[in-house]
Amino acid sequence: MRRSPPRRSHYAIEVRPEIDNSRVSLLGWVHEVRDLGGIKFILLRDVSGICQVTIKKENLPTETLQRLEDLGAEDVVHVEGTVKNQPKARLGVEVVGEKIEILSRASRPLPYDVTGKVPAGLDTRLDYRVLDLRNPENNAIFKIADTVLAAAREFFRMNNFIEVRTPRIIATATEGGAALFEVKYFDSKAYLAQSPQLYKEELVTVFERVFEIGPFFRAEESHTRRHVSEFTSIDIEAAFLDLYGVMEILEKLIVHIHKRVVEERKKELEILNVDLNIPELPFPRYAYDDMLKELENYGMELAWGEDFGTEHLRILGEKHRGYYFITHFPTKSKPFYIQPCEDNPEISESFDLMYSWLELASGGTRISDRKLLEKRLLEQGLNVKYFEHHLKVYDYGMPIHAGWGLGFERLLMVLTNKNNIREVILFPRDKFRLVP
RNA sequence: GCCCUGGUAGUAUAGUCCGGUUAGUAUACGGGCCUGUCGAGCCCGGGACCCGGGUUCAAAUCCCGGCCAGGGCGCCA
Repeated sequence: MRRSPPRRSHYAIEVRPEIDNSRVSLLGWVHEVRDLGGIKFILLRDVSGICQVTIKKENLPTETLQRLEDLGAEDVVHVEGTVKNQPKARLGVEVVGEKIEILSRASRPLPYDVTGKVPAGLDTRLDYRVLDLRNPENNAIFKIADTVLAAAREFFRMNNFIEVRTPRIIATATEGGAALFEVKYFDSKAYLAQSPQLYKEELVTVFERVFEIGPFFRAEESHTRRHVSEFTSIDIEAAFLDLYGVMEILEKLIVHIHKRVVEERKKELEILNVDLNIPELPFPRYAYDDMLKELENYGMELAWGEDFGTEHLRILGEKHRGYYFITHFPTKSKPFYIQPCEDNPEISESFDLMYSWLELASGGTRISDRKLLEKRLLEQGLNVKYFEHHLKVYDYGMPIHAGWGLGFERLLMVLTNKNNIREVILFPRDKFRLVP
């Protein structure tokens, strides 16, 4: 028979002056121990936060004290004691320990300092990621991430979107361009999806408005702070809307997410030292052509039709702080499924959502005419044959539609003020990291 | 893939230019003292020069190659 686990009466954060003199039962990890000889202070950490447990020699039997002699960081403990208001404690309140049980011991020395007193490099931290995540600051990032995902789903449902799931294992490249990971698929070759693009377009003919939040894969040789091999995309596609309709949805989503994070993650924002403001609607919109002129004013020439390089975006980001859209990119710089403008097919009904110099989202009106789509496939040098299944759908009644894909982790970088995307991914994957 | 910079105890660093003491410090860890710590303090202890080759009387230090890391570019979200 296994002994039943001890019961928790309160979380660490609930140890507050209001419950002075209450008996509590706490479960958690030893964050720090400060042993003064006759008195010992334990910082007990659980998912909610940290509280102080005070152990007085005079209060406890020798046997218990002996077992506590080598109590160390990250040991799992069960503490029973009484809450006491205590002006001498920084938090104003502490738990005077009466019974302490060590449920699991951590090895020592630990490979990484969870309290953050000695800084560790990102590479070391990621090697011991589970320990790293116990640091309150790193922990806060992922509590905010949880709120972002919940807020996004809430927003989409309020706006009549249906959550869908499309395949991660695909037969051919959806967009050309980005490099794909090849996987063995029984006796043939398959690829990991880099985007839900074609599937979500097909699904608007059924559900009208769909969204998907999920991982996608790019086998790029990227070596930057904002690229990884596996990332999360928040994607939507909506029938009977054009680029302006989905831009409006996007900016409202961003505002909704900000509101929820500010409401629900005050403590985490404080820990991260982030002063998050709710952006004003609508976000500024600039055409590609206007941005070219702006760059010229800074003495940076860029041939019409070329996409912005990082140096261009950094210049634009200097001037445009916060969120803004760039619209109407040259058709040739965009994927085949983007709708060219009727009055000038050289430019497209496309947009990017930027935050300063960082690209957060990309979208636009999609082509809904099969003939035009086939023409664009050919122009981009793609083989129409591979898209037969997709093209058929256009014969069954394809409404005008538009959509976008938003880089979840990039948004999280903005919200948490982190400058390396690896900071905001639990277990990041890039060309140089496949474990843990 | 290309370019720049780096690799020293568990962690983070000094020393490297200009080759030569016992490779310094902080923190973590072990031992001791300590009844109000909250970056606790004080004393003691063990613990390191990425790998391979070369130059030299002598290499952490200089040279070459490799591997790894940080950043930038390209590509992209």
